[in-house]
Amino acid sequence: MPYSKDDLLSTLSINPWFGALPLAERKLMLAVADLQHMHAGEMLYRKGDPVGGFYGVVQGAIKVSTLGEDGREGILSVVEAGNWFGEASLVDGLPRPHDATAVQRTVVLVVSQPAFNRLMQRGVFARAIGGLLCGRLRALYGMVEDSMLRSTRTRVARRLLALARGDATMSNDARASVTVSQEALAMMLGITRQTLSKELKALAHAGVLSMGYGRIEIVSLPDLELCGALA
Amino acid sequence: MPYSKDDLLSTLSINPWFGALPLAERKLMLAVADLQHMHAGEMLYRKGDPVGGFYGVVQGAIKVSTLGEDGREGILSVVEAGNWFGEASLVDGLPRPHDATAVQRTVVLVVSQPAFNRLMQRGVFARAIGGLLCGRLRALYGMVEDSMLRSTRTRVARRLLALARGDATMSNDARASVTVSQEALAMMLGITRQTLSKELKALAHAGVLSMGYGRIEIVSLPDLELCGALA
DNA sequence: GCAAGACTGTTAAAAATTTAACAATCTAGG
DNA sequence: CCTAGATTGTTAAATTTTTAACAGTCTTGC
Repeated sequence: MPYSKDDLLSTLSINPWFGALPLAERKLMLAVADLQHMHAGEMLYRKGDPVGGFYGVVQGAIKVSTLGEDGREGILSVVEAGNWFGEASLVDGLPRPHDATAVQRTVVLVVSQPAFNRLMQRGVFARAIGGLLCGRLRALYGMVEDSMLRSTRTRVARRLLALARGDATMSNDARASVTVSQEALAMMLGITRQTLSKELKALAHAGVLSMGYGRIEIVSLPDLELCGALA
Repeated sequence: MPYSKDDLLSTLSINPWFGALPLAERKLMLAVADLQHMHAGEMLYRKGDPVGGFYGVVQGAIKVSTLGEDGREGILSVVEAGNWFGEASLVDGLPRPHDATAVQRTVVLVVSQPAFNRLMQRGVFARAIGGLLCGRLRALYGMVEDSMLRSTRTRVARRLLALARGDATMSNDARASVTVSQEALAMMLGITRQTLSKELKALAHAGVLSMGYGRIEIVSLPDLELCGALA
Protein backbone atom coordinates (compact mmCIF):
# COMPACT_ATOMS: atom_id res chain seq x y z
CA MET A 1 0.00 0.00 0.00
CA PRO A 2 1.69 3.14 -1.18
CA TYR A 3 1.50 6.25 0.96
CA SER A 4 2.01 9.47 -0.93
CA LYS A 5 4.01 12.09 0.94
CA ASP A 6 1.08 14.46 0.46
CA ASP A 7 -1.33 12.07 2.11
CA LEU A 8 1.08 11.50 4.98
CA LEU A 9 1.62 15.21 5.47
CA SER A 10 -2.04 16.02 5.78
CA THR A 11 -2.83 12.99 7.93
CA LEU A 12 0.06 13.43 10.32
CA SER A 13 -0.51 17.18 10.59
CA ILE A 14 -3.70 16.57 12.56
CA ASN A 15 -1.42 15.76 15.49
CA PRO A 16 -0.88 18.91 17.59
CA TRP A 17 2.86 18.50 17.94
CA PHE A 18 3.63 17.68 14.33
CA GLY A 19 0.97 20.06 13.06
CA ALA A 20 2.48 22.98 14.97
CA LEU A 21 5.79 22.59 13.14
CA PRO A 22 6.37 24.98 10.22
CA LEU A 23 5.43 23.38 6.92
CA ALA A 24 9.05 23.39 5.79
CA GLU A 25 10.11 21.31 8.81
CA ARG A 26 7.30 18.85 8.33
CA LYS A 27 8.16 18.37 4.66
CA LEU A 28 11.80 17.95 5.53
CA MET A 29 11.00 15.31 8.14
CA LEU A 30 8.92 13.33 5.69
CA ALA A 31 11.59 13.70 3.04
CA VAL A 32 14.27 12.15 5.23
CA ALA A 33 12.01 9.48 6.77
CA ASP A 34 11.48 5.93 5.54
CA LEU A 35 8.34 3.85 5.82
CA GLN A 36 8.48 0.62 7.77
CA HIS A 37 5.69 -1.96 7.77
CA MET A 38 5.20 -4.17 10.78
CA HIS A 39 2.92 -7.06 11.57
CA ALA A 40 1.09 -7.55 14.87
CA GLY A 41 3.47 -8.51 17.65
CA GLU A 42 6.61 -7.45 15.80
CA MET A 43 9.06 -5.52 17.95
CA LEU A 44 10.38 -2.18 16.75
CA TYR A 45 13.10 -2.17 19.39
CA ARG A 46 13.90 -3.69 22.76
CA LYS A 47 15.02 -2.26 26.08
CA GLY A 48 18.78 -1.78 25.95
CA ASP A 49 18.99 -1.56 22.16
CA PRO A 50 21.27 1.17 20.83
CA VAL A 51 19.58 4.39 19.67
CA GLY A 52 17.99 3.54 16.29
CA GLY A 53 15.49 6.09 15.00
CA PHE A 54 12.77 8.59 15.76
CA TYR A 55 9.38 7.16 14.90
CA GLY A 56 6.02 8.44 13.72
CA VAL A 57 3.04 6.10 13.70
CA VAL A 58 1.24 6.32 10.37
CA GLN A 59 -1.20 3.47 10.89
CA GLY A 60 -1.84 0.99 13.70
CA ALA A 61 -0.36 1.39 17.16
CA ILE A 62 2.85 0.77 19.08
CA LYS A 63 2.88 -0.50 22.65
CA VAL A 64 5.63 0.90 24.85
CA SER A 65 6.30 -1.46 27.74
CA THR A 66 8.80 -3.22 29.99
CA LEU A 67 9.01 -6.66 31.48
CA GLY A 68 9.60 -7.14 35.18
CA GLU A 69 12.05 -9.79 36.40
CA ASP A 70 9.07 -12.04 37.10
CA GLY A 71 7.76 -11.77 33.55
CA ARG A 72 4.90 -9.40 34.35
CA GLU A 73 4.49 -6.67 31.78
CA GLY A 74 4.01 -2.99 32.51
CA ILE A 75 2.51 -0.91 29.70
CA LEU A 76 3.74 2.69 29.77
CA SER A 77 1.70 3.85 26.82
CA VAL A 78 0.15 2.82 23.55
CA VAL A 79 1.22 5.20 20.81
CA GLU A 80 -1.56 5.52 18.26
CA ALA A 81 -1.47 6.74 14.67
CA GLY A 82 -0.38 10.35 14.34
CA ASN A 83 2.03 10.38 17.24
CA TRP A 84 5.80 10.50 17.30
CA PHE A 85 8.00 8.78 19.86
CA GLY A 86 11.47 7.48 20.66
CA GLU A 87 13.13 10.89 20.87
CA ALA A 88 14.84 10.41 24.23
CA SER A 89 17.48 7.97 22.98
CA LEU A 90 18.17 10.17 19.98
CA VAL A 91 18.73 13.22 22.14
CA ASP A 92 21.05 11.64 24.70
CA GLY A 93 22.43 8.81 22.57
CA LEU A 94 21.79 6.23 25.28
CA PRO A 95 20.08 2.83 24.90
CA ARG A 96 16.32 2.40 24.69
CA PRO A 97 14.68 2.51 28.11
CA HIS A 98 11.87 0.07 27.16
CA ASP A 99 10.37 -2.21 24.54
CA ALA A 100 8.30 -1.02 21.58
CA THR A 101 5.95 -3.53 19.92
CA ALA A 102 3.35 -3.23 17.16
CA VAL A 103 -0.01 -4.27 18.61
CA GLN A 104 -1.54 -4.76 15.17
CA ARG A 105 -0.58 -4.35 11.53
CA THR A 106 1.31 -1.07 11.80
CA VAL A 107 3.16 1.39 9.56
CA VAL A 108 5.76 3.75 11.01
CA LEU A 109 7.88 6.52 9.60
CA VAL A 110 11.52 6.20 10.62
CA VAL A 111 13.86 9.17 10.93
CA SER A 112 17.33 7.66 11.20
CA GLN A 113 19.83 8.87 13.76
CA PRO A 114 22.02 10.76 11.26
CA ALA A 115 18.93 12.39 9.71
CA PHE A 116 17.66 13.28 13.18
CA ASN A 117 20.97 14.85 14.12
CA ARG A 118 20.90 16.96 10.97
CA LEU A 119 17.36 18.08 11.78
CA MET A 120 18.42 18.96 15.31
CA GLN A 121 20.81 21.56 13.91
CA ARG A 122 17.74 23.52 12.88
CA GLY A 123 16.56 25.69 15.77
CA VAL A 124 12.86 25.22 15.09
CA PHE A 125 13.12 21.45 15.09
CA ALA A 126 15.37 21.36 18.16
CA ARG A 127 12.90 23.54 20.07
CA ALA A 128 10.03 21.28 19.02
CA ILE A 129 11.89 18.25 20.31
CA GLY A 130 12.49 20.11 23.55
CA GLY A 131 8.76 20.65 23.83
CA LEU A 132 8.10 16.98 23.12
CA LEU A 133 10.53 15.94 25.86
CA CYS A 134 8.91 18.33 28.32
CA GLY A 135 5.45 17.03 27.50
CA ARG A 136 6.66 13.48 28.12
CA LEU A 137 8.24 14.60 31.39
CA ARG A 138 5.04 16.28 32.58
CA ALA A 139 2.95 13.24 31.69
CA LEU A 140 5.34 11.05 33.68
CA TYR A 141 5.30 13.39 36.67
CA GLY A 142 1.55 12.98 36.58
CA MET A 143 1.84 9.20 36.55
CA VAL A 144 4.25 9.17 39.48
CA GLU A 145 2.01 11.51 41.47
CA ASP A 146 -0.99 9.35 40.65
CA SER A 147 0.71 6.24 41.97
CA MET A 148 1.86 8.05 45.11
CA LEU A 149 -1.18 10.12 46.03
CA ARG A 150 -4.32 8.91 44.33
CA SER A 151 -6.83 6.16 44.96
CA THR A 152 -7.20 3.26 42.56
CA ARG A 153 -10.63 4.58 41.54
CA THR A 154 -9.20 7.95 40.55
CA ARG A 155 -6.27 6.41 38.73
CA VAL A 156 -8.60 4.23 36.67
CA ALA A 157 -10.66 7.28 35.73
CA ARG A 158 -7.59 9.32 34.82
CA ARG A 159 -6.09 6.57 32.70
CA LEU A 160 -9.33 6.12 30.83
CA LEU A 161 -9.50 9.84 30.20
CA ALA A 162 -5.94 9.80 28.88
CA LEU A 163 -6.84 6.91 26.56
CA ALA A 164 -10.00 8.69 25.45
CA ARG A 165 -7.91 11.72 24.56
CA GLY A 166 -5.80 9.33 22.49
CA ASP A 167 -2.96 9.23 25.02
CA ALA A 168 -1.62 12.27 23.13
CA THR A 169 -3.16 11.48 19.79
CA MET A 170 -4.29 13.28 16.73
CA SER A 171 -7.69 14.55 17.76
CA ASN A 172 -8.08 16.63 20.89
CA ASP A 173 -11.67 15.87 21.65
CA ALA A 174 -12.14 12.72 23.65
CA ARG A 175 -13.83 9.76 22.06
CA ALA A 176 -16.81 8.04 23.58
CA SER A 177 -15.34 4.58 23.14
CA VAL A 178 -11.91 3.36 24.21
CA THR A 179 -10.73 0.13 22.62
CA VAL A 180 -8.65 -1.52 25.28
CA SER A 181 -8.98 -4.86 27.04
CA GLN A 182 -9.35 -4.85 30.81
CA GLU A 183 -6.20 -6.91 30.97
CA ALA A 184 -4.24 -4.23 29.09
CA LEU A 185 -5.73 -1.39 31.11
CA ALA A 186 -4.78 -3.21 34.30
CA MET A 187 -1.20 -3.54 33.04
CA MET A 188 -1.11 0.18 32.35
CA LEU A 189 -2.12 0.86 35.94
CA GLY A 190 0.05 -1.79 37.53
CA ILE A 191 -2.92 -3.53 39.16
CA THR A 192 -4.60 -6.90 38.59
CA ARG A 193 -7.52 -7.41 36.24
CA GLN A 194 -9.73 -8.40 39.18
CA THR A 195 -9.09 -5.16 41.03
CA LEU A 196 -9.69 -3.16 37.86
CA SER A 197 -12.86 -5.12 37.21
CA LYS A 198 -14.24 -4.11 40.60
CA GLU A 199 -13.51 -0.44 39.95
CA LEU A 200 -15.00 -0.55 36.47
CA LYS A 201 -18.10 -2.21 37.82
CA ALA A 202 -18.48 0.58 40.37
CA LEU A 203 -18.07 3.21 37.66
CA ALA A 204 -20.53 1.39 35.42
CA HIS A 205 -22.96 1.18 38.32
CA ALA A 206 -22.70 4.94 38.73
CA GLY A 207 -23.61 5.34 35.07
CA VAL A 208 -20.23 6.82 34.16
CA LEU A 209 -19.24 4.13 31.68
CA SER A 210 -20.22 0.77 30.26
CA MET A 211 -18.14 -2.23 29.29
CA GLY A 212 -18.01 -4.14 26.03
CA TYR A 213 -15.75 -6.82 24.63
CA GLY A 214 -12.26 -5.31 24.41
CA ARG A 215 -13.79 -1.88 24.69
CA ILE A 216 -15.05 0.60 27.29
CA GLU A 217 -17.76 3.14 26.45
CA ILE A 218 -17.68 6.46 28.25
CA VAL A 219 -21.29 7.25 29.00
CA SER A 220 -20.77 10.51 30.84
CA LEU A 221 -17.48 12.26 30.16
CA PRO A 222 -18.15 15.02 32.73
CA ASP A 223 -18.75 12.43 35.43
CA LEU A 224 -15.58 10.58 34.49
CA GLU A 225 -13.66 13.83 34.65
CA LEU A 226 -15.12 14.42 38.08
CA CYS A 227 -13.86 11.01 39.21
CA GLY A 228 -10.43 11.80 37.81
CA ALA A 229 -10.29 15.17 39.54
CA LEU A 230 -10.95 13.85 43.02
CA ALA A 231 -8.31 12.28 45.21
CA MET B 1 28.48 34.73 53.58
CA PRO B 2 30.02 35.81 50.31
CA TYR B 3 30.57 33.19 47.65
CA SER B 4 33.31 34.01 45.18
CA LYS B 5 32.55 33.00 41.60
CA ASP B 6 35.77 30.99 41.65
CA ASP B 7 34.69 29.01 44.69
CA LEU B 8 31.31 28.37 43.15
CA LEU B 9 32.83 27.24 39.88
CA SER B 10 35.06 24.65 41.46
CA THR B 11 32.45 23.42 43.91
CA LEU B 12 29.66 23.10 41.38
CA SER B 13 31.93 21.48 38.80
CA ILE B 14 32.11 18.33 40.91
CA ASN B 15 28.59 17.62 39.60
CA PRO B 16 28.78 15.43 36.49
CA TRP B 17 26.30 17.42 34.44
CA PHE B 18 27.67 20.86 35.20
CA GLY B 19 31.26 19.62 35.24
CA ALA B 20 30.91 18.18 31.74
CA LEU B 21 30.04 21.59 30.31
CA PRO B 22 32.90 23.49 28.64
CA LEU B 23 34.54 25.94 31.01
CA ALA B 24 33.27 28.90 28.97
CA GLU B 25 29.65 27.78 29.39
CA ARG B 26 30.07 27.26 33.09
CA LYS B 27 31.59 30.67 33.57
CA LEU B 28 28.85 32.24 31.49
CA MET B 29 26.17 30.54 33.56
CA LEU B 30 27.68 31.78 36.80
CA ALA B 31 28.08 35.24 35.31
CA VAL B 32 24.37 35.55 34.48
CA ALA B 33 23.13 33.84 37.66
CA ASP B 34 22.16 35.51 40.92
CA LEU B 35 22.49 34.08 44.41
CA GLN B 36 19.36 33.60 46.46
CA HIS B 37 19.40 32.72 50.16
CA MET B 38 16.52 30.76 51.65
CA HIS B 39 15.62 29.68 55.15
CA ALA B 40 14.29 26.25 56.08
CA GLY B 41 10.74 25.75 54.88
CA GLU B 42 10.79 28.67 52.45
CA MET B 43 9.24 27.86 49.08
CA LEU B 44 11.19 28.58 45.92
CA TYR B 45 8.11 28.12 43.76
CA ARG B 46 4.72 26.45 43.84
CA LYS B 47 2.89 24.13 41.51
CA GLY B 48 1.20 26.24 38.83
CA ASP B 49 3.57 29.21 39.19
CA PRO B 50 4.70 30.76 35.91
CA VAL B 51 8.15 29.75 34.68
CA GLY B 52 10.62 31.69 36.87
CA GLY B 53 14.22 30.50 36.68
CA PHE B 54 16.66 27.62 36.32
CA TYR B 55 18.21 26.75 39.66
CA GLY B 56 21.48 25.36 40.94
CA VAL B 57 21.76 24.34 44.58
CA VAL B 58 24.93 25.80 46.12
CA GLN B 59 24.27 24.81 49.73
CA GLY B 60 21.50 22.97 51.53
CA ALA B 61 18.76 21.09 49.69
CA ILE B 62 15.49 21.66 47.87
CA LYS B 63 12.55 19.30 48.24
CA VAL B 64 10.50 18.78 45.08
CA SER B 65 7.01 17.63 45.99
CA THR B 66 3.28 17.85 45.41
CA LEU B 67 0.26 17.80 47.66
CA GLY B 68 -2.63 15.44 47.02
CA GLU B 69 -6.20 16.69 47.33
CA ASP B 70 -6.33 15.08 50.77
CA GLY B 71 -3.27 16.95 52.00
CA ARG B 72 -0.88 14.02 51.78
CA GLU B 73 2.51 14.99 50.40
CA GLY B 74 4.42 13.08 47.75
CA ILE B 75 8.15 13.77 47.55
CA LEU B 76 9.51 13.40 44.01
CA SER B 77 13.09 14.16 44.90
CA VAL B 78 15.36 16.06 47.20
CA VAL B 79 17.83 18.09 45.19
CA GLU B 80 21.08 18.36 47.07
CA ALA B 81 23.94 20.81 46.70
CA GLY B 82 25.64 20.65 43.32
CA ASN B 83 22.56 19.80 41.30
CA TRP B 84 20.56 21.91 38.89
CA PHE B 85 16.81 21.71 38.41
CA GLY B 86 13.70 23.45 37.13
CA GLU B 87 14.63 23.26 33.44
CA ALA B 88 11.34 21.80 32.17
CA SER B 89 9.29 24.97 32.64
CA LEU B 90 12.04 27.04 31.04
CA VAL B 91 12.13 24.84 27.98
CA ASP B 92 8.41 24.66 27.32
CA GLY B 93 7.36 27.89 29.02
CA LEU B 94 4.55 26.17 30.93
CA PRO B 95 3.77 26.47 34.66
CA ARG B 96 5.68 24.60 37.35
CA PRO B 97 4.54 21.00 37.69
CA HIS B 98 5.23 20.81 41.45
CA ASP B 99 6.37 22.63 44.58
CA ALA B 100 9.99 23.37 45.47
CA THR B 101 10.85 24.01 49.13
CA ALA B 102 14.11 24.55 50.98
CA VAL B 103 14.46 21.79 53.59
CA GLN B 104 17.13 23.69 55.50
CA ARG B 105 19.09 26.91 55.20
CA THR B 106 19.79 26.87 51.48
CA VAL B 107 21.56 28.92 48.85
CA VAL B 108 20.63 28.65 45.18
CA LEU B 109 21.93 30.15 41.99
CA VAL B 110 19.15 31.55 39.82
CA VAL B 111 19.40 31.81 36.04
CA SER B 112 16.49 34.04 35.01
CA GLN B 113 14.25 33.13 32.10
CA PRO B 114 15.71 35.77 29.73
CA ALA B 115 19.24 34.72 30.63
CA PHE B 116 18.30 31.07 30.14
CA ASN B 117 16.82 31.79 26.73
CA ARG B 118 20.01 33.56 25.71
CA LEU B 119 22.08 30.60 26.89
CA MET B 120 19.81 28.24 24.94
CA GLN B 121 20.87 29.91 21.73
CA ARG B 122 24.28 28.39 22.29
CA GLY B 123 24.36 24.90 20.84
CA VAL B 124 26.52 23.42 23.59
CA PHE B 125 24.23 24.64 26.33
CA ALA B 126 21.05 23.61 24.50
CA ARG B 127 22.45 20.10 24.02
CA ALA B 128 23.38 19.91 27.70
CA ILE B 129 19.83 20.88 28.67
CA GLY B 130 18.56 18.19 26.31
CA GLY B 131 20.71 15.69 28.13
CA LEU B 132 19.42 16.89 31.49
CA LEU B 133 15.81 16.48 30.31
CA CYS B 134 16.54 12.97 29.06
CA GLY B 135 18.17 12.03 32.33
CA ARG B 136 15.11 13.22 34.20
CA LEU B 137 12.89 11.30 31.81
CA ARG B 138 14.84 8.09 32.29
CA ALA B 139 14.77 8.45 36.06
CA LEU B 140 11.00 8.91 35.93
CA TYR B 141 10.53 5.91 33.64
CA GLY B 142 12.38 3.96 36.29
CA MET B 143 10.08 5.25 39.02
CA VAL B 144 6.95 4.38 37.04
CA GLU B 145 8.27 0.90 36.30
CA ASP B 146 9.14 0.43 39.95
CA SER B 147 5.63 1.29 41.04
CA MET B 148 4.12 -1.00 38.40
CA LEU B 149 6.37 -4.03 38.55
CA ARG B 150 8.39 -4.19 41.72
CA SER B 151 7.76 -5.29 45.27
CA THR B 152 7.80 -2.85 48.12
CA ARG B 153 11.01 -4.42 49.40
CA THR B 154 12.77 -3.82 46.11
CA ARG B 155 11.48 -0.30 45.79
CA VAL B 156 12.75 0.55 49.26
CA ALA B 157 16.18 -0.79 48.35
CA ARG B 158 16.27 1.08 45.05
CA ARG B 159 15.19 4.37 46.59
CA LEU B 160 17.84 4.04 49.26
CA LEU B 161 20.44 3.36 46.61
CA ALA B 162 19.32 6.42 44.69
CA LEU B 163 19.60 8.51 47.86
CA ALA B 164 23.00 7.02 48.63
CA ARG B 165 24.16 8.03 45.19
CA GLY B 166 22.94 11.53 46.09
CA ASP B 167 19.79 11.24 44.00
CA ALA B 168 21.89 12.64 41.17
CA THR B 169 24.37 14.53 43.27
CA MET B 170 27.88 15.69 43.08
CA SER B 171 29.81 12.61 43.97
CA ASN B 172 29.29 9.37 42.11
CA ASP B 173 30.34 6.97 44.80
CA ALA B 174 27.54 6.05 47.17
CA ARG B 175 27.72 7.16 50.78
CA ALA B 176 27.45 4.76 53.64
CA SER B 177 24.95 6.93 55.48
CA VAL B 178 21.76 8.43 54.11
CA THR B 179 20.28 11.25 56.15
CA VAL B 180 16.56 10.89 55.69
CA SER B 181 13.74 10.33 58.15
CA GLN B 182 11.63 7.23 57.73
CA GLU B 183 8.65 9.51 57.33
CA ALA B 184 10.28 11.32 54.39
CA LEU B 185 11.45 8.09 52.77
CA ALA B 186 7.92 6.72 53.03
CA MET B 187 6.60 9.84 51.29
CA MET B 188 9.10 9.34 48.49
CA LEU B 189 7.80 5.81 47.99
CA GLY B 190 4.14 6.61 48.40
CA ILE B 191 3.75 4.16 51.31
CA THR B 192 3.09 4.61 55.01
CA ARG B 193 5.81 4.85 57.63
CA GLN B 194 4.62 1.61 59.23
CA THR B 195 4.98 -0.35 56.04
CA LEU B 196 8.39 1.15 55.42
CA SER B 197 9.40 0.37 58.99
CA LYS B 198 8.60 -3.30 58.47
CA GLU B 199 10.69 -3.44 55.30
CA LEU B 200 13.59 -1.61 56.90
CA LYS B 201 13.47 -3.96 59.86
CA ALA B 202 13.67 -6.92 57.51
CA LEU B 203 16.63 -5.38 55.70
CA ALA B 204 18.31 -4.56 59.01
CA HIS B 205 17.71 -8.13 60.18
CA ALA B 206 19.44 -9.37 57.03
CA GLY B 207 22.45 -7.20 57.92
CA VAL B 208 22.05 -5.00 54.86
CA LEU B 209 21.52 -1.74 56.75
CA SER B 210 21.01 -0.27 60.18
CA MET B 211 18.78 2.54 61.37
CA GLY B 212 19.65 5.66 63.31
CA TYR B 213 17.78 8.81 64.23
CA GLY B 214 16.86 10.55 60.97
CA ARG B 215 19.47 8.47 59.20
CA ILE B 216 19.98 5.05 57.65
CA GLU B 217 23.38 3.37 57.49
CA ILE B 218 24.13 1.12 54.59
CA VAL B 219 26.06 -1.78 56.08
CA SER B 220 26.50 -3.82 52.92
CA LEU B 221 26.16 -1.90 49.69
CA PRO B 222 26.49 -5.05 47.52
CA ASP B 223 23.64 -6.72 49.41
CA LEU B 224 21.47 -3.63 49.06
CA GLU B 225 22.19 -3.57 45.34
CA LEU B 226 21.20 -7.21 45.19
CA CYS B 227 17.87 -6.38 46.84
CA GLY B 228 17.36 -3.56 44.37
CA ALA B 229 18.14 -5.77 41.39
CA LEU B 230 15.61 -8.44 42.24
CA ALA B 231 11.94 -8.14 41.42
C1' DG C 1 20.15 20.99 81.66
C1' DC C 2 15.89 20.25 80.12
C1' DA C 3 11.79 20.49 77.66
C1' DA C 4 9.33 20.49 73.38
C1' DG C 5 9.22 18.63 69.17
C1' DA C 6 10.76 15.25 66.04
C1' DC C 7 11.47 10.66 65.17
C1' DT C 8 11.20 5.64 65.81
C1' DG C 9 9.03 1.16 67.58
C1' DT C 10 5.16 -1.54 67.93
C1' DT C 11 0.39 -3.35 67.91
C1' DA C 12 -4.14 -4.65 66.36
C1' DA C 13 -7.98 -4.19 63.55
C1' DA C 14 -9.78 -2.73 59.13
C1' DA C 15 -9.41 -2.29 54.32
C1' DA C 16 -7.51 -3.12 49.92
C1' DT C 17 -5.13 -6.03 46.77
C1' DT C 18 -3.43 -10.18 44.96
C1' DT C 19 -3.64 -14.98 43.92
C1' DA C 20 -6.00 -18.82 42.17
C1' DA C 21 -9.58 -20.96 39.86
C1' DC C 22 -13.45 -21.53 36.72
C1' DA C 23 -17.48 -20.52 34.03
C1' DA C 24 -19.47 -17.77 30.59
C1' DT C 25 -19.29 -14.92 26.58
C1' DC C 26 -17.57 -12.89 22.49
C1' DT C 27 -15.02 -12.78 17.95
C1' DA C 28 -12.30 -13.76 14.08
C1' DG C 29 -10.45 -17.10 10.96
C1' DG C 30 -10.79 -21.20 8.49
C1' DC D 1 -20.96 -21.86 10.55
C1' DC D 2 -18.41 -23.09 14.10
C1' DT D 3 -14.57 -23.56 16.98
C1' DA D 4 -10.28 -22.02 19.24
C1' DG D 5 -8.60 -18.35 21.54
C1' DA D 6 -9.38 -14.14 23.71
C1' DT D 7 -11.95 -11.65 26.97
C1' DT D 8 -14.96 -10.88 30.76
C1' DG D 9 -17.48 -12.25 35.21
C1' DT D 10 -17.15 -13.90 39.68
C1' DT D 11 -15.64 -16.09 44.01
C1' DA D 12 -12.93 -17.09 48.17
C1' DA D 13 -8.85 -17.29 50.66
C1' DA D 14 -4.28 -15.40 51.43
C1' DT D 15 -1.52 -11.53 51.67
C1' DT D 16 -0.30 -6.83 51.95
C1' DT D 17 -1.14 -2.27 53.23
C1' DT D 18 -3.39 1.24 55.70
C1' DT D 19 -5.38 3.28 59.70
C1' DA D 20 -5.22 4.35 64.41
C1' DA D 21 -3.09 4.69 68.67
C1' DC D 22 0.69 5.15 72.03
C1' DA D 23 5.05 4.67 74.27
C1' DG D 24 9.69 5.44 74.08
C1' DT D 25 13.94 7.72 72.32
C1' DC D 26 16.70 11.21 70.44
C1' DT D 27 18.06 16.31 69.55
C1' DT D 28 18.16 20.95 69.42
C1' DG D 29 17.40 25.41 71.17
C1' DC D 30 16.74 28.14 74.98
